[in-house]
Amino acid sequence: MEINDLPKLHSDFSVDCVVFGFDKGELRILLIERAEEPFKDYLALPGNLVYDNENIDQAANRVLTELTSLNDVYMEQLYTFGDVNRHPQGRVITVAYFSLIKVKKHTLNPLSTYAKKAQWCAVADLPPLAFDHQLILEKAYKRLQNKIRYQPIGFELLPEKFTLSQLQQLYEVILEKPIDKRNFRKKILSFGLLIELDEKQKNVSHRAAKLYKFNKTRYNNLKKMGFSFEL
Amino acid sequence: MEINDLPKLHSDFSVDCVVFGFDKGELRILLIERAEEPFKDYLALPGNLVYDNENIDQAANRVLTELTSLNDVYMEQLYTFGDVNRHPQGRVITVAYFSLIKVKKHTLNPLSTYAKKAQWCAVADLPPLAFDHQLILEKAYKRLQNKIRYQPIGFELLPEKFTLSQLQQLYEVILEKPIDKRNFRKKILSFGLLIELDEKQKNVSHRAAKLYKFNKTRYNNLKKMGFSFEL
DNA sequence: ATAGGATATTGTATAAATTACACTAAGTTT
DNA sequence: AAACTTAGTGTAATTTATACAATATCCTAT
Repeated sequence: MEINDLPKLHSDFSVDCVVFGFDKGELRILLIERAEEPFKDYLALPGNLVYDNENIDQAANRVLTELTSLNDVYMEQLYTFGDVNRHPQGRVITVAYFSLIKVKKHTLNPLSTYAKKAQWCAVADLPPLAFDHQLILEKAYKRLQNKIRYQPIGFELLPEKFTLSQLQQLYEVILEKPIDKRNFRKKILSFGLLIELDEKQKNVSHRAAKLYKFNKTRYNNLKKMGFSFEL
Repeated sequence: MEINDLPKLHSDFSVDCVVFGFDKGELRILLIERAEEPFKDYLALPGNLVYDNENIDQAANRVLTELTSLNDVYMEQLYTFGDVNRHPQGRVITVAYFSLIKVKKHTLNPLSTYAKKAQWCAVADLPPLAFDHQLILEKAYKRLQNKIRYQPIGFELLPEKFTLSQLQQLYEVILEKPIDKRNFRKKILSFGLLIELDEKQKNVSHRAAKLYKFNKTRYNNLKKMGFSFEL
């Protein structure tokens, strides 16, 4: 595809996506390795310019679709970063998005023009990132830590069917503190938002735990009636 | 000043400010009346284009300074609105800011090129606004309603010295619900963030109430140590 | 088959926070 | 001095949060 085939660009206006996933007991984000200067070989948030004829949300969704096989993903706008010197080659204002996905449900698509490859990286142990992406990530992580306490968004990071221990571990990792098991279960079940399935974990080398599903419909109904989730 | 004397503009990139104030028992916002098309004679949020050589936050501060005699104002970025059709004359992406000011401390500056006049309007009773400013205001109002419950930002809307009844009324107006007087006082005083002054209200035709000041220094210290304000 | 290992599951007592609620005090106006 | 207006105050009942440990189930290894 030639450059002239592409839609006209706003040359100074972009989106970047902070895509969180939860896998192997760790909180991870999706990063690409840059193939070009500036910040060649650095890890960076996936991002792209915003086309003249698309909304910003659409641009962010496009970036995500290019990387993964998108499938009803949680996404919200995070913050806009526009400091004069945030990009070494001129002014680029970027709107950062915050996204939560179920790692297992998505396969990473290979290659794109500007990036070598996309990979899941543990948030706890990251190298320096390109541009001001460290700053963007920090903002996103704080948002996640706050939001998970008063909105049931943790489920977006887990498989459809999960155990209470998995859910608890997710909260512990994100909030970076241990939680009492009995109190956690009591509390989370008290909302009546979990459906207990007639099914158990498989292939574990110990007692298998019951599986649960998040009752999204019920949550949406309760929300309309002023219900508030608060862990 | 000639147009050519102005710094170079990003023609498609602006800021808009939602400036809240509290006066005569009502929550108000600062609006300007547009002097030009589009939306001539409509009320609109104060805003302006972002210069090439200034950060977005600076642009927002500039807009506010042009309107009021700025004086340590609370301001934070709210959200970025960039739908393709939000501006009838072409694509304009705007970063909205959210600001709280003490009405009494600020005098409104007269006139600017594009606006007839700035005025405080009660949020509860507004005419249709220009562009998508209604949407922006709604987002800002929700932010205020949420944030006032877990951050002591209400004080930004009151005079330095205030009574507990004034504070309570502020919360009642913003949260749109009545609050029990005794419980409110117990709770708000329990944080230890209010300094009781040796002074009372003046010129009221009934028993004068004690005046209080918000102890910002103490709040900042406590915050560092993990204290959380929550009403 | 059985013992040992791993995680799942469950309840209670105590402390803390929230809620509901009504009268007296102080100053002003008539 | 009576009437009006807002300020200021405490307690009991309920709800919610916290701290804490033993048994159940299933798998693995011997």
